Amino acid sequence: MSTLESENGEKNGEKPYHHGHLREALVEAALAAARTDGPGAVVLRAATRAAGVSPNAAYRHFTDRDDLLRAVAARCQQRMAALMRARLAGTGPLPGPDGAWQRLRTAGHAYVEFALAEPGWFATAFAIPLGPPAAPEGDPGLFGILVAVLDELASSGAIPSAARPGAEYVAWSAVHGIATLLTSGSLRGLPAAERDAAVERVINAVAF
Amino acid sequence: MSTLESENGEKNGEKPYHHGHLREALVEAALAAARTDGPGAVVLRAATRAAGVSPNAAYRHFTDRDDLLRAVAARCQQRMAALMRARLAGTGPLPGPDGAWQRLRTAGHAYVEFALAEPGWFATAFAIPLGPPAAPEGDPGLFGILVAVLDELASSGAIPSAARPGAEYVAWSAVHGIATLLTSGSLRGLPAAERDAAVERVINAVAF
DNA sequence: TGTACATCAGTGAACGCGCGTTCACTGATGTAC
DNA sequence: TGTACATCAGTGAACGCGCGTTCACTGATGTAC
Repeated sequence: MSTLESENGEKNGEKPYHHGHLREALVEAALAAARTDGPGAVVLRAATRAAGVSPNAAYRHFTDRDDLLRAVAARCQQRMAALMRARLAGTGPLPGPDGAWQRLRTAGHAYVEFALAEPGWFATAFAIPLGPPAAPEGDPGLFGILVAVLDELASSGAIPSAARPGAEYVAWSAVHGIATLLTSGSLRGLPAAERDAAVERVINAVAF
Repeated sequence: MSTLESENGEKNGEKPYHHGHLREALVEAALAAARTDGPGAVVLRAATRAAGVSPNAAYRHFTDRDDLLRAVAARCQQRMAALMRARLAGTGPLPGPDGAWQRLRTAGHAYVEFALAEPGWFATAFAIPLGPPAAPEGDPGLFGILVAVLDELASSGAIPSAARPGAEYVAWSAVHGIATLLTSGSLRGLPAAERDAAVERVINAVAF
């Protein structure tokens, strides 16, 4: 961060002439709004206000509102993927079928954990279609993580290889479904104990 | 419908003095908007415009915009439940465990069928929290249908009764997840063949 | 080392739009006597 | 059977708001010579 700032001419904490990181500042501001109020709170004028800049300055960096929303949604997906990677890294490399199953469950729990902890970001992550990449190189996105875990499930013999094709849909639907129902669907407001039991039940039921 | 109209003084197709069914007309107008453009298209002024009435006339029937949205969401859920009941009725009463499984699959397919056929209504159905009933008496709502099918699954011995508690979460998450991903999530726009295969795969994977 | 100039990233003001909601009102309905 | 009156369901005009987006512009930056 400080490296980036100096690259753009900022010195001694002085406000740079041309702001320096306006694009980034706008995305951050919109991200903060989306965090509490969801994708509808991604508003061009509000973001420029937060960045201390005139409304149309945004058009130097985004073609229109949707362009900003896409940038914010991509960030939300990246944060989600980062949490999943962190949780997976935290489980250690238990090998074999048992390890593969455990990693699938861990990934699923992390997916729902993110949705419950950051419902605004979760909703925003899927609020607008993103192009294929959605994640920087070598930084597996949401889908990449899921694919890797399922591949391991098959290669370790935890599931027959015939069951591998299409397994993404089964696993993803389960966690996305419970996460959506709990954060913005009919299960919103379920007491924490029941909620956690429901999540556990859903994840345990994932099979192929 | 014609009975209702005559109850309210409409005769010979003449426009009644006080409109007669304004509440209903507003809900219908908003429903039409939501059908194509989702819950955000439920707009008080637009509904009154469509009904040929002044904007504030709406306040005779709804306390505010959310009140209208709730009415529209309830209707969307009712339509969904109606499709599920129709599809269940269409499968005939094959008895025993096999029949119970078949009915669960039928209900799941109907849920996703509705979402794919009417994505605007599907999104609207869950766009705002509804109070407990959500469906007229004796007219089982979405959740009631699911509960009944799962009860049958247990009572017929298709699943051990120990597996019954919480089964709602498993089944509902699966169909809600795939429906959401396909209509407004990352799987939006999946080619029809792949899409149908994914739905099949998800529904087949539902187990307890 | 200095200067001219193209480029870039902002500003300031305004546009048209549509929204939810409130105010004071009027016209039609239905009921009590 | 007729009339007075309370009630109900609308009207018309206006409010304040905030949005996305466009226009013509200016001030700062960096590069060629």
